[in-house]
Amino acid sequence: MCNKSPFCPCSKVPDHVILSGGPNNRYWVMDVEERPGHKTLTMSCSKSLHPTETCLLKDGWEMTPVRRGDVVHLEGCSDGGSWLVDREQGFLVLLPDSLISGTSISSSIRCMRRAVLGDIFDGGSMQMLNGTMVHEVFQRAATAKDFSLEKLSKLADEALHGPRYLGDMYGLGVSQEEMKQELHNYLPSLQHWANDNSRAPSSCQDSATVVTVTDLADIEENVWSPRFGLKGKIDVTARVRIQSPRNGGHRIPEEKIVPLELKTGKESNSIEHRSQVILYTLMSLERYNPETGFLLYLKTGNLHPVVANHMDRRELLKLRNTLVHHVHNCVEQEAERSRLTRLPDILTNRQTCQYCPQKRNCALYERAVDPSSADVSEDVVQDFLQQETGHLTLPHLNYFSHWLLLWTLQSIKLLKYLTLTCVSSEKNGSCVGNLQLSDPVTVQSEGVFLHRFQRSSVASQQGLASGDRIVVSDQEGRLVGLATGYLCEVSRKVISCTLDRDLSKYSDVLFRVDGDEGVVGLSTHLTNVSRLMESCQDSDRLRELVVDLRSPEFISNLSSVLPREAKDTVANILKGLNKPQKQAMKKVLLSKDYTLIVGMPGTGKTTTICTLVRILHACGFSVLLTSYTHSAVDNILLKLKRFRVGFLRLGQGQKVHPDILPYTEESVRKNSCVFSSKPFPFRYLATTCMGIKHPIFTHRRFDFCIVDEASQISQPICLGPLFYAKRFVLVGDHQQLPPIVQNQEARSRGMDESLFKRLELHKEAVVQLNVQYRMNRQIMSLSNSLMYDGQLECGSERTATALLTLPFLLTVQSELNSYSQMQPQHNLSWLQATLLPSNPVCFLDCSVAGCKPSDVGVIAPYRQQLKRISAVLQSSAFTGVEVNTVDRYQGRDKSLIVLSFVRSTAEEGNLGELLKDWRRLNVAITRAKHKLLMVGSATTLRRYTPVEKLLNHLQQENMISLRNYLDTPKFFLILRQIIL
DNA sequence: ACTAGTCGACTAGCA
Repeated sequence: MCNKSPFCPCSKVPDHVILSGGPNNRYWVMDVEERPGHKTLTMSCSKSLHPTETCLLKDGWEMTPVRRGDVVHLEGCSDGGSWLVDREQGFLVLLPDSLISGTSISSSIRCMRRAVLGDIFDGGSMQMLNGTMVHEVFQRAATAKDFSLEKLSKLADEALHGPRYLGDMYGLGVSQEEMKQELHNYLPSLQHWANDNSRAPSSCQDSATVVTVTDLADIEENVWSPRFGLKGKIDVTARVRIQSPRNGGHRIPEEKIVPLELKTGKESNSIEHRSQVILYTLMSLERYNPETGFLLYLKTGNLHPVVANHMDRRELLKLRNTLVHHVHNCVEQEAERSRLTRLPDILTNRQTCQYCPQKRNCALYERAVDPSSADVSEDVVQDFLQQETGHLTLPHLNYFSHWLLLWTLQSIKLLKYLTLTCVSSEKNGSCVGNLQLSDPVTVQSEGVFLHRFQRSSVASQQGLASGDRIVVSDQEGRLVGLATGYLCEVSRKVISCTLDRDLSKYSDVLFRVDGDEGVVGLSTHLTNVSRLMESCQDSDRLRELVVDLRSPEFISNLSSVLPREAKDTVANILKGLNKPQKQAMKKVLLSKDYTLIVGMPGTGKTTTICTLVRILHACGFSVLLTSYTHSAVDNILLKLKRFRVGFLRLGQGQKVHPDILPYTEESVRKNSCVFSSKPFPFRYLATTCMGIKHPIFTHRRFDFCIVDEASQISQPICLGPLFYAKRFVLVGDHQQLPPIVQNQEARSRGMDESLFKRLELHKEAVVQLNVQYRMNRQIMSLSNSLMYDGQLECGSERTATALLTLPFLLTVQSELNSYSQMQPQHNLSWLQATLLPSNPVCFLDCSVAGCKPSDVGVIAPYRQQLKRISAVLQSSAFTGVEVNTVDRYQGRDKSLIVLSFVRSTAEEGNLGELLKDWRRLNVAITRAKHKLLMVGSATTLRRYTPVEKLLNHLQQENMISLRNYLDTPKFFLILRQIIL
């Protein structure tokens, strides 16, 4: 019986799942049979699901939450296709391609719920800075092989003054001097340990084993183990000599490579610490097969050996399986609707929970996701829930669970699958294999190593491009995740990239490079929603506005906000603005909570924002300027930098516009020490919405926060910067594109509602910029009839009447005439009509000559179509013609736009979602300043309501029939011939 | 039924 569920064994194994037998086996679970005390899996390691094998789980393994449709990895041995995993032998690794970090697993020993929450929300406190810095000093001393006090103290100073931790210290409110004292406490014991380690005895009291560290093989080695589904970074990989009296009478020392885990805290030798080491030995099994790992407590310099037996590994892998199960099954179906699942139970151990960084999320989840359980829970739990969430109302809790569910739905597809065989993924194009290091590795800057690889086999095509994030592994899959970095250059023979580690010691290894899609920073966004629920002044206020939709308030008189001395300056600045723009400025100044500025197409949003910042500057207000994308932020800054408004741009240098680079943190710091001088000198800060993770924000508050393109940002992300300002201004246009949401259910349940749209119901907070300087009258009228109900106006007669200038029009027309006479079978009258500048809107029912290519833009809704069009336009005459999607054209314009609608389907064909969106169509038709050519099949397009409305608005003379030139690439071929 | 952009990762520590 097939219920069409993805877990149904008769449904197909999804394409992205890779199955295999052998040592790196991957089995697809087809059936799970449960009996008291044991569980039997029916499974197959072949995509055809034939032949099948079985696996018997017992002695506790039967509790593994494995289901039909899961992928599992098996360790141990099978007897003719039947596996046994029990107390003594075998391991089962559930969903092995989901790599779980060693620290997550060891933290789940005490509280599984916390470990799962840690996967959803950012946790952690800033109190860990000291630990991180001591680690850094140790690791750098080890790299330099110099543990003298002098060296250590120099390294400590470098860490204290280097850019990496300054921000953190600033955030913690710790001075460099305080931090220095803290750090220096550790230096003598580091030195002591290094001098002494030749005779550092193991602390195993029952044996006289002596362990000597002879050399450090690696520092911060990154290990991904798809065999055990583990990942981690090993502090130190050390060569040790182990002298054990049990090796008979001769004490032949044993040479081993082992992981060393450094601890700066108490010498607890706790189960958590030991578990971490056991997991590290397990994940490095394939690298150097260690049996033992070590804990090194830096405070005392003591070294504790941790020997892992089968039982320890077994129990830790069981924990891992439970954890991975919860992480993967966070959503369940109930009557065709998804909902969040229950988490592992609350611990309610007062001592443990008191310091838990997930305290609030733990309580929120319980109350918001499964409120019924709260009534029956014990008093301790009730008290805890009351304490953490007592200040919240039902709508608040609903808002939290709503966005938690939507984000989870959206992220389900993004689960990362590691592919083990290069061949299979090279087909998908996200991998290049058989690479050899061809040149010496060069150091570009600290921690950035430039590598060049030679490709031994020349692949026909690859999906990797320069700038992509990558992971480097060995070809066999033994050393997975050796380094990560960015691709610089890809050619048929050579690949160069910058990596976070120097791989020169692996000179004999054959490498592979995989594209790293990464798991997108889901946690940052949900942390914003969680933070909105916090009981504190900033969150309480924002929650009231965003969740309760309290009406925004305004003061009545400008004089109280406008300083007397600023009046003239402000009046001067205002001179350059039109009426609605002036109104917008006034509204913002009068606002006590927020203002929404609707910027219709071409109405000068950037100028308006730039002017707004200048006015706020003149009035002495501080401003945080953000948008979702780097380019949107820089767009405004490029305008703003002409005026004397000193701002700081936060963000990675690579992503920032070259002209804005002098304003970045890094450049500014070169001249002065920004963070040590308090108060923070910059009153104007610009960054992306995600940039608010920067430690500056732990202290800094602004008078205003401006968010550009706010109608394209999803609520959890848009909330981020708003925590840091007393008032905010959202700029956008909900009639243009909304946030993109892939998941159909998430979209239908409102995930594409931006904060801009949500708050728009408060009309008193809205100002509309409706005077536009982009489109001529005819083009504008399309959008007016489609979306704006006639509200959009031309800013000047010049704008309204501007036409395309085609200097060679006459020549081309006469050439066309003679061409038609010579080849009368080609009727080119359509082209003649299309070319006429006096015909600014043409729909070519399934030309353009002599104007500058950079004035021409080609737009299509689909990427695939763009690829084909670009291929046809591969001629020098077309270089400079920008071919792009509707989505990417938002916010910009061209003199002439050729818009291809692509679709031409038979009667019953599937329509697709993209063209059903009014807002996408609106953006597409409002990019052209002087002429808009649309190409498409009118018959097909009438099936899309928005396009139908557009077609109905077009006059007869706008419609030109292209009888013989039905498909678009062919149309462009003709276009090319004419232009050349 | 296919549109984009963001992001260092993992770990530090405590009870």
